[in-house]
Amino acid sequence: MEVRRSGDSIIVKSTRNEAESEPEILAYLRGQDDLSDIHARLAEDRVLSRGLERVRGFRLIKMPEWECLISYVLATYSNIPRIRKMIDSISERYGHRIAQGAFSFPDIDALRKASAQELRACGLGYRAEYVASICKTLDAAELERLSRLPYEELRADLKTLPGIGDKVADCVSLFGFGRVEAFPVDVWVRRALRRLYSVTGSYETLRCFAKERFGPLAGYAQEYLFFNERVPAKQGNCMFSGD
DNA sequence: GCCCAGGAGTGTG
DNA sequence: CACACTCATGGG
Repeated sequence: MEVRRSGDSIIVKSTRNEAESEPEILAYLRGQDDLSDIHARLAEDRVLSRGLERVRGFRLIKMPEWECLISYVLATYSNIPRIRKMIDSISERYGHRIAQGAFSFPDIDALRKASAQELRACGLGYRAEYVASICKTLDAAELERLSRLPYEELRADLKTLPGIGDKVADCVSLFGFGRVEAFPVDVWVRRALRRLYSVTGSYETLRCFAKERFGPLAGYAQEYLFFNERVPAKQGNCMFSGD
């Protein structure tokens, strides 16, 4: 096991052989969440209760708000290897070195100094304009104001920023601002809802379904549904549809 | 070379 | 509101 700090969260990684199909990150540690209580509540859901054993110990990550916001803007219409590369690239250029070959994520003021053209050179593509624009209209005071808003107002305000739509607004609300009631819907969650709950429809439709079904723990339900759908389960070790 | 990615913005029916 | 199209580029 390898433990490292990332902002105010602690990430626990597996150092076992890569051959296993287990996820690289075993657990997201966020001390204040009572996992036994969360699992007990989610176990009331007939579908989730079947898969809770598989996600024992999983905690939602609490990323720094700013790092989370930009990271998810970069993640739009991209893939994991490239997202990692984009983040590494802007960190090297605009962050500060925290160890040999390791750079911090650039803060707002540092990133604001970069032009859209320079950001494009980091491989951000059309996302460069989004990041540059967000840097202009956002500062520490605004982030502080956002952090005090209730979830619905927070996601609405986030959505006014360029490059932030429904999905990114919910990811930032959940992983950055720690709003556990947020329920980001991506292709995997959409797939899980159709397969396990026979629910389809618009983003708003699925979001409302989750709000009613999972309430204030929708974020944890989302993470478990996502993992269950994304990572192939061994036979007899996943959630099954139907009752 | 070809296809598409953990979406968002814009325009149209 | 529901689609369709475009966005810029690297990775599989």
